[in-house]
Amino acid sequence: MTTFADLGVDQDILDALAHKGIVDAFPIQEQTIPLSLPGQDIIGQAKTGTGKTFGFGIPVVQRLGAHPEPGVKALIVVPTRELAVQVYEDMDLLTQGRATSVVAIYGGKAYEGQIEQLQAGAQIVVGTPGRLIDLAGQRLLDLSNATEVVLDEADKMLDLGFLPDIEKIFQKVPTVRHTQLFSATMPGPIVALARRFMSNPIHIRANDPDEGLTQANIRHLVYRAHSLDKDEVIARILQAEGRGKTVIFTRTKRAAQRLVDELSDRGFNAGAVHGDMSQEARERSMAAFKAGKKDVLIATDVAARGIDVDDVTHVINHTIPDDEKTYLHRAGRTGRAGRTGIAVTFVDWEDLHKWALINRALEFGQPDPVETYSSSPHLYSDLSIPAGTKGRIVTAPRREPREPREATSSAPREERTRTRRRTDRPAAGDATSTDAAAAPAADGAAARRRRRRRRGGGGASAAGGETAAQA
DNA sequence: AAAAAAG
Repeated sequence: MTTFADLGVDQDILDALAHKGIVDAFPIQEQTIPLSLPGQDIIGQAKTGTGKTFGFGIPVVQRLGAHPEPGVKALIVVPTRELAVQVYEDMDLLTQGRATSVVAIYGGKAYEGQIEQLQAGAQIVVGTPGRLIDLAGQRLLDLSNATEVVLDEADKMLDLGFLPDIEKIFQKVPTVRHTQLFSATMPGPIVALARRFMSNPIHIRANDPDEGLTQANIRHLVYRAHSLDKDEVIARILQAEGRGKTVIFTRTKRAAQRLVDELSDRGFNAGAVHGDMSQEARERSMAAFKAGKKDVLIATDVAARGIDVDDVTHVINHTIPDDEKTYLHRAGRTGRAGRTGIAVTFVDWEDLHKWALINRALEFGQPDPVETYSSSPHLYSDLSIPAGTKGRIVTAPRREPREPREATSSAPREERTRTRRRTDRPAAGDATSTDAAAAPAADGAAARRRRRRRRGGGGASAAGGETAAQA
C-alpha cells in the first residue's frame, strides 16, 4: 500500500492527515499527486467515494508553500453550497499545520463573514459560481493571483447550466496557472471542452476503463413502482435490519418536501435538503444527518454529487434519475471508502425508458424491473445488508390511523387503497420492530406542518394540479 | 423539464 509519505507529501500535511487516521493513499491520489505536485494539469477521474478531494487538495496546499503571502492564491469551484462547506472542511484539515487559511464563498449566507475572511488574507477559496462572481464583480474578491484552479465535479461545472459562469471565472484567473478537473464522470465531449481551460492536461482514470464506473461494493436493486404504494414500500425499507443512514432522492423539490413531511409523520427521523429551503435549514439538515441526529435524508439532486457521509448504507431513488451520470452520483452517496452499500431505485411506469437508458449505459444487464407492492415479502428480504456491515435496527411503528390525506377528487381512490392496505399490513410490532414504547413520540410539529401545507394556497393548488394532470 | 447557482 502506498502512503502519502511515499508520494512526497510535506510532513505537516502528513501530520494533519495522520491526526484523522489517514496514512495510506487511494489509487487516484497515488496516480495524480506525484504529477500534480510539480504542476501538471490533471483531469482526474475515479469512482465515487475514492478520495478525489484529497487528490486535488493536497497538491493545492503544498504548492502554495508553507508561508504563502496573504491573498487568494487558489480557487476551488463546486456545484452546490453544501459541497462548498464539505470541501472547505477538507481543505481546512489539510492546512492545520501551516499558515494558510481557507474560506468558503457561497450564496444564501451573509456576505459579512465571507468578506472579512477574504480581507484577513485567506489564500484558498472554495466556492459556488454565483457568489464568487458576485464578490469578484464588487472587487471584494481578487482572483488575479489564483494560480491554482480546481473544478470539482468538473463535468457538472462544464455543462450547460454552469458553463457561462465558469467561463467568466476563468477570465478572472491568471492564464499561467495550474488547473485540475476532477469527477467520477467525464464524458468524452466534456473532456474535449475541458481542454480549452487547461494546458496539456493528462487524463488519469484510476480504474480500468473496461471495468466501467459502477462501484463493485454497491448492490443495485430496481423495482417497478406502484405509485400509490411507494411511501409504504420506502417505509418498509427504512425498517430493514442493518440499516445505517439512508438518502432518498426525489425529482422535484416539492416531492422531497412532501416525502419528508410524510416520513416524519410516520415517526422517522427524517430531514430534507432542497433548493426551496433556507440555506440555514439546508445546513441544519445536513449537519443533523452527518451527526446521526437524523438517519434519513430526503434530497433533490442538490445532494447527488460529492456529499460524503460515511455511514450511509442505503440510497433510495424515489424517482429514477434522468441519466446514468446522475444515477451513478446518487448511488455513490453510499459505498464510500471501501464500505458496502445498497441502491434501490423505483421506476414509475412513465419512466421505464429512463431505466432502459441507465441499464444499457451502465451495463447492468438487468431484465425489466419487477413490480413491487408493500405486501411483497421478497422486497423486504432482499433488503438485508450483507453480514458484517455495521448498522442499527431502526423502527418506526405506526401511530394512530391518520386522517384522509387530501380533500381532492383523487382522494376516494387513494383512501380505498390505503384502508385495504392498513388491514392486511403486519402489525406495527412485527418481528423486526422493537418495543413500540421505545419509539419516538408522535410529532405534533410535523402534523401541524402538514396541515398548514395542505391549507396553504400553494399546497392546495399543487394537489389540484396533480389531480388534473392524472385525468 | 428539473435542479442548481446571486439577491
